[in-house]
Amino acid sequence: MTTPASERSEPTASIDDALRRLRQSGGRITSAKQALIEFFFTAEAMLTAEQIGALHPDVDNSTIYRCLSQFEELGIIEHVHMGHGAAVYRRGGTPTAPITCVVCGRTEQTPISLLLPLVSAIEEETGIDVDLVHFPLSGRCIRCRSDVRAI
Amino acid sequence: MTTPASERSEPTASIDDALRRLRQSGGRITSAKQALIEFFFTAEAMLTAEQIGALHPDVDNSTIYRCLSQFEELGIIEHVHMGHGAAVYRRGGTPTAPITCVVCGRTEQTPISLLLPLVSAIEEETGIDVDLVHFPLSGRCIRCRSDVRAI
DNA sequence: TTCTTTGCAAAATGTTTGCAGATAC
DNA sequence: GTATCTGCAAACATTTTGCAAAGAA
Repeated sequence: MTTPASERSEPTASIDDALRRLRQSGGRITSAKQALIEFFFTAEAMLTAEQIGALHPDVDNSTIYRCLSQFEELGIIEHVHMGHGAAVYRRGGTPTAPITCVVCGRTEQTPISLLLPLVSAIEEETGIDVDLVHFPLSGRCIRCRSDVRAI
Repeated sequence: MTTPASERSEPTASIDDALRRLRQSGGRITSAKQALIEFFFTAEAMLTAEQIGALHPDVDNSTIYRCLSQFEELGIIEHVHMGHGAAVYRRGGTPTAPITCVVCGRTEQTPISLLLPLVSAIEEETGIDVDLVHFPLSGRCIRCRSDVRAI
């Protein structure tokens, strides 16, 4: 369901491109899918399936999940496990890795290019090509580090 | 519930040490807690709450969860979110960070000291002191990278 | 005796699935 | 016409919670 940065699938360049990919795989273009794809091409933030569902009240949540997983198989979108709680979704192939503060929840989108040296170093030391998108880094931001309160 | 590597609580050195910490916090020593603490001082692998519960059939799962969270507040244990699925638990203050292959599930325990330069680099770039224990790195190991099959 | 802990059952959360009818092509 | 898709309801997995009885100090 996810692939290391080094071999992510090509991002879909446009709504039509995504719909084309969907059609080519044997999928049908329904109004739900159309709406969801449009959503991903205009969304500013990464949202959970439930949040996306709330924006599309005429579409059942099970349909939301089924569409999302279909889109994901086609590389149109990808999901990110941010800390505890539900996964969030965004367009596939986005060249940034989220880094989150577990205390305040603030998320930095860090260019993957910036993190590649770290990824290489980890790979050399452990043999594992880490995927910083699917399971992103998290910790405490400067602001929250001075806070004493527990997480 | 978790703290960056730079300020993790002192690990408990022995079963008695852990029980002492428990008592000092106002907790009572019950047979369930005794058994669980003993478990953590002899366990070789990190297990989920459910797996730990299966090893203690006389203890209800809700009690398992309550004990685990009490132990965690005292720094006796810590939990790790390994990929999808349930969290796994281990003794607190362990000086290694797990790195997991999402394909085969194999986990390397990497010395935190080895990862500190990376943590520093990320902190310099993002201002976030990443916690590689609570939300560990994951990716694909060499063996699985040659595999074509999807995750 | 007092406060903590336990078991049980139920709820909460996030996600998946079976099925019968609706829809795209 | 046929395969895909949908809504609904129900299951599922993990974790949390309310409550009354049991146990530790």
